[in-house]
Amino acid sequence: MERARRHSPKRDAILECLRSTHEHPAAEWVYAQLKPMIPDLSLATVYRNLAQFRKDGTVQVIGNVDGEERYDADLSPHSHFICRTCGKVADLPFSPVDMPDTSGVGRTDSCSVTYYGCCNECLQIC
Amino acid sequence: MERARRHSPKRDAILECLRSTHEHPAAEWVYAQLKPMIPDLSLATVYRNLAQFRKDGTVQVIGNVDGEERYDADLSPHSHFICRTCGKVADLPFSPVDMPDTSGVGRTDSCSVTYYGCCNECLQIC
DNA sequence: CTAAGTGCAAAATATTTGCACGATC
DNA sequence: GATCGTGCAAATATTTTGCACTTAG
Repeated sequence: MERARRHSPKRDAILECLRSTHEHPAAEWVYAQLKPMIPDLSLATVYRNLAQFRKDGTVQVIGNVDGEERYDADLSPHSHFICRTCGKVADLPFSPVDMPDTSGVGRTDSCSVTYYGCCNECLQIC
Repeated sequence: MERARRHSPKRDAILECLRSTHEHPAAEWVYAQLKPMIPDLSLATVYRNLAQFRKDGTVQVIGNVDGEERYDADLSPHSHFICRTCGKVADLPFSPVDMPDTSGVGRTDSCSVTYYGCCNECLQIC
């Protein structure tokens, strides 16, 4: 019951935007990046496509930073560092974790390791 | 420059509510729990106090599940399991992770390990 | 008395959705 | 030409805030 996915330049642009950045951006950031090149792009289209990418696993969601969902098209195993001050998300090499026995609560399909702190730029300012 | 913290029955009730549950609840849940006992409680008060607890480290935030911030008054080191289907958050024993060298990106002050999957209740239904 | 706490309603934010139209296959 | 994709605006949903009033110390 797989719905046909049609070709759409805007969808391609949104995915390409995510794949070519290390910003781990929010929907609004993607929109702001593409809007100058695609003047008739709508923010709703960005949201709709991000939701679809998320659903079929094309991109992953890092989490909600300062009220905004942040996306990552890099699906290789790695961890993230999130700056509590400015909200920047940076990649870190994968941190291996022992998968605990989760049979008591449910079936685990993924695991995320996230480090929080203050990034070097913010350390200089504060 | 520590601001004086006055005593308030409502604040106590909110914290006590968080400390006496394993629900890892959202603001709305805390409000719904307390409202019958404290009829003149306002949702804004719950939000205000949760924000304050969060700021002074009295409680931690697990993350945003289905658009709602989830809180945990258990500050001991442990991990969480989040059900993608129903949003339930369960405790797991602490998973030790090697702290990677984060000097390239910033100074890390905490680390969270979260497992995602489908809880046993939802597995039975789906 | 002074500053903090609160209710209420309005505001601010982020995201989703209904609908009509345009694009793709 | 049937269905998917999109713009636009309106609707949701969550969280924050301004203001007047109350309360603790």
